[in-house]
Amino acid sequence: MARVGLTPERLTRAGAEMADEAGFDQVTVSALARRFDVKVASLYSHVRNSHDLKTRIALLALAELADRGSAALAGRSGKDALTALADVYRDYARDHPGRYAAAQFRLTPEAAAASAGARHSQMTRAILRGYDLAEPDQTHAVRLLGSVFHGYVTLEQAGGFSHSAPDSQESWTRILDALDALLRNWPATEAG
Amino acid sequence: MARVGLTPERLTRAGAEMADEAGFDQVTVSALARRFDVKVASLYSHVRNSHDLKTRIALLALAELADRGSAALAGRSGKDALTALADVYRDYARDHPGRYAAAQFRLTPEAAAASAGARHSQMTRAILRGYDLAEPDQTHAVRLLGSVFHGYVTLEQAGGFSHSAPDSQESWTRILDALDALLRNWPATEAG
DNA sequence: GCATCTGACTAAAGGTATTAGGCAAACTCG
DNA sequence: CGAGTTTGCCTAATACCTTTAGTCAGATGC
Repeated sequence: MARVGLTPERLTRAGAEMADEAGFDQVTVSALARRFDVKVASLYSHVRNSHDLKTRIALLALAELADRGSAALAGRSGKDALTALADVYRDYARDHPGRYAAAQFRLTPEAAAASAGARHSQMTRAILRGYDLAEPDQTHAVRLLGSVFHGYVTLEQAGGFSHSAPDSQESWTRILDALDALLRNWPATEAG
Repeated sequence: MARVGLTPERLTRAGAEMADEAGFDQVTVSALARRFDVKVASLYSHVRNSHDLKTRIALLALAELADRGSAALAGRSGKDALTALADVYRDYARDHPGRYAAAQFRLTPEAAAASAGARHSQMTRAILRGYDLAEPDQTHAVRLLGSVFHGYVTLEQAGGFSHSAPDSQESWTRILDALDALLRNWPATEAG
């Protein structure tokens, strides 16, 4: 009965590592118990249930991603900032696929409110300070950028762009060029 | 021992319905057996295993989506086609959230090759015939559009755009306007 | 009608999630 | 420091879900 020193934080970190190694869907209470060489039931003192564990991993990933984003944005503006933030998402997904998948975990409204989600949209909005967009176009642009970042990274992770020319890095660069051009020249609302 | 008349197709369709009703992750061999009032083991004559079942549902969803896309693109071009295809994805995700989630199921390379995946990229490429883009920019644009469609719909489904102004429909419309403008005025490669 | 095939069944083993209750290690405080 | 309390990990038990093996009867083909 030697105490191993489990804590919600250690379990969450270990779960995140497991996710990166084997996939987020392989993260289970049982597997985590095995990793600590502890009986399954023991984890339930630290984590409410399986869903709670996954939520914690998701929140960890969202926070890490926001931290990296903040760091990358510091001192940059305009296209430089756009590229920096975009690369943060892409690199994170590449380096930590399980955590990135975890960040997509459907959160309850309460968990979402307590998450770093707001920081993410704020970062995207910060990029737009380098462009001349008033509301509501700024919000539209925030949503567009979020969609492209998330969509591209997801499709790339799913293997959608491999095995075909041109390579993904080139598309990524050109897409960011194109978004920069679009933001600099955002179209006026069309006449109905 | 009355024969119920199970077939892989019926199981797949029922699984897709279950996904829309309760979520793709609630689709299990057991639940499906209950739905047909049949013992669990009976399903294994028609479906290799749980993964196979999910793959079939994913393939069904991808095919349905491609069918709707084809129908929507018929007789349209330019921005009209762009909007039509984009709406197909968004509407499908809204009407069949479980199937849309299934379409994201990670396929093995063989399953992916046999899927309607190629039709999807061909449809996007067809849209670009209305714009003046030569390779490799056309491929970059295909990837951009795929990212936006998928990314936006996913974020919207996750509730990312609810509870905040402007409403999602308005952003969607303006984002499609913006993409149209971008495609009509695709930036030349920047000088290195 | 008979032989065959096949679809659904029983049985069984193994994995995951979760709860209840027990015991000992670690903390707390006089 | 030692008594009392808290807390962490344990055993035990229940309930699903998945998957395989082997059986039997209903459907099919000649």
